[in-house]
Amino acid sequence: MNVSLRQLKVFQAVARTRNFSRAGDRIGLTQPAVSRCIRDLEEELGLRLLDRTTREVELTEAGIKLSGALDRLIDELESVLLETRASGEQHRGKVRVASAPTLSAGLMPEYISAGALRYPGITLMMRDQSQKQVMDSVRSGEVDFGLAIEPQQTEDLHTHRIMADSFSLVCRADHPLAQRQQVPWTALNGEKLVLLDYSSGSRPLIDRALAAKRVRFEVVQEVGHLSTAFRMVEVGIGLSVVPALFLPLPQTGLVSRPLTPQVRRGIVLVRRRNRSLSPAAEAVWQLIVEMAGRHHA
Amino acid sequence: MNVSLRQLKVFQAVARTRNFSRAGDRIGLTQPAVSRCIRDLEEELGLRLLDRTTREVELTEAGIKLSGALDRLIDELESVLLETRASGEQHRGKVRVASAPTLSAGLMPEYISAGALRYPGITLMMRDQSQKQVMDSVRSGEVDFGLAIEPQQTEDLHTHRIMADSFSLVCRADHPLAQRQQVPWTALNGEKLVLLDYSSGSRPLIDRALAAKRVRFEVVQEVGHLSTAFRMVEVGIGLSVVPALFLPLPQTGLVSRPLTPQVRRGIVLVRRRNRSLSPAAEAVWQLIVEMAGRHHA
DNA sequence: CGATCTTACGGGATTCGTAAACATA
DNA sequence: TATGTTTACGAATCCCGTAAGATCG
Repeated sequence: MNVSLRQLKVFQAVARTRNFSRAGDRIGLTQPAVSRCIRDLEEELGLRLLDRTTREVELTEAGIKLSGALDRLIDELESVLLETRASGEQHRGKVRVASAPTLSAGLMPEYISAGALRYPGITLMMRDQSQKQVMDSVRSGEVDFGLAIEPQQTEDLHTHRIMADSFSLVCRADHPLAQRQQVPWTALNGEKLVLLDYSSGSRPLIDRALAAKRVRFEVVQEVGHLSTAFRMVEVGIGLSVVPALFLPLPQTGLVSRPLTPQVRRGIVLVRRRNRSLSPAAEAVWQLIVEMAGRHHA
Repeated sequence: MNVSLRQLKVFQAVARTRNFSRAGDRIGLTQPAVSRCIRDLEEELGLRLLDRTTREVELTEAGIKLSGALDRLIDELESVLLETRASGEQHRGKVRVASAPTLSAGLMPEYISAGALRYPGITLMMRDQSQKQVMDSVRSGEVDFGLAIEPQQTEDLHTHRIMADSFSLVCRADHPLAQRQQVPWTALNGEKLVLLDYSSGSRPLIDRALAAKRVRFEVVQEVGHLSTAFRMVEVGIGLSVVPALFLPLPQTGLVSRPLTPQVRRGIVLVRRRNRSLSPAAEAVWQLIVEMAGRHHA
């Protein structure tokens, strides 16, 4: 059976107006086009739907039945299509974003508030997770996309760098290095360090930076949270290296000094390769890209 | 919005098979055609419905929603169309036929039984009415068509003559005219007649026949039913003129003799002008035409 | 490298609109 | 006669299939 939607719409228009010409006007066709359309439809169905003289158009029994059914079906179909289209145009729905610790506190808040402002229809749910968990959440599709530290191997994920962060030394104000405006990585030679553990995306970068400078150092503690590290620095266990994004320090008695030369910590949006985002998620993604670009251009 | 039914069907096929080529096979299109079809649909809706790599096809969020809704809607739409088409091909439903008295008894029974035999799906309802009522029932659309005596003026109705009947004289076996094999109309000169009243379609024909022959006669009774007339003839009130269709006489003591020259009483099927019949009614109409033609050819 | 989607392009079918013919009240 | 449908025909559009190109695993 090869009935087209247009044929049905034309028939519906004629059924409503009881007039070929006016039906044509309504749907933007000439009257002869309507005539042929109806004729073809009737031929396809093998029966007469309309009794027509030059003066009036009347529905046959079958026409009445069909028209009634079509009224509902076509309306329903159109509303489904409109809804689908609207879901692309209007930005609505839930968007789930996973983000790594530093970023959850350092970046996401402003993105969330900006998102709520720009897209009132979007509910932006953040999942504060470890770097690894962020990747897994993205992979499994539990979240629409993630915000994380640039990983070494992209694998099956697609990443988009939105900005770069650098690292700072954190030490007690009475530490000798606190005297300098900025501190070279080599100055950490022989120091005891309190660093983030490997669930963090930054840790590999710090390791690489120190290794590159041939810095000998001792990791005296590996912690999961920076605030823990700060307490340890405060009591004199060692020094710490933290992403600049985490500054300024809320604690007193500690100071931060930029480490030179800058080691850039890439911050990326991450999503599944070859998978498109929902329109709402795409909108939020774009918003973040845009804000990050403006902020750290 | 200009989405075609085919586009939706193609999308549905792809959603089911998760594969452009197999979807194409299923609906008789080549794979590139499917590709363009999907592309156009996505463009029309302004969003992506399928995430496709060269290895796999996956539905997007919007695609899942649309596919679900379409499953039901398209199935429903197709079944409506199939049903409509079937109502034309298979003969089903109720057919209402009004028929004038003589014909209700003389013709309709065999039509009804033949109809039931040929079209088991059709319920044929007969309405036994007076000639005038038959016309009115047809006009108002209360019945699909009627079986009646050919009227003088066709007016807004369309008639189709299926056979012609003649008239016979009915008298007591001891009446002088009973001696003849056939009786000329002129032999009725001076006789007392018991005739059908003007609710009958035959009465005007009888009047005309008698008037044409300049026959002087006296209508002593006008009755609504022929059986009443027969009773009157039986008791000697007068003679009667009846359609040959009503013969043979169930009563004893009465004889019938053809009146010559034959006055043809047209028997017609009658329907509304410029209105088509339902397929079932059309089938019954055709069956009657066919049977009448065979019978009285 | 193989399977699969996309793009390019020529041909054919569909369908539109204009104009004329036809029918009914 | 006026209104409104059908038919005829030329033209534009749409859409399909073949073939070549691109991409992912």
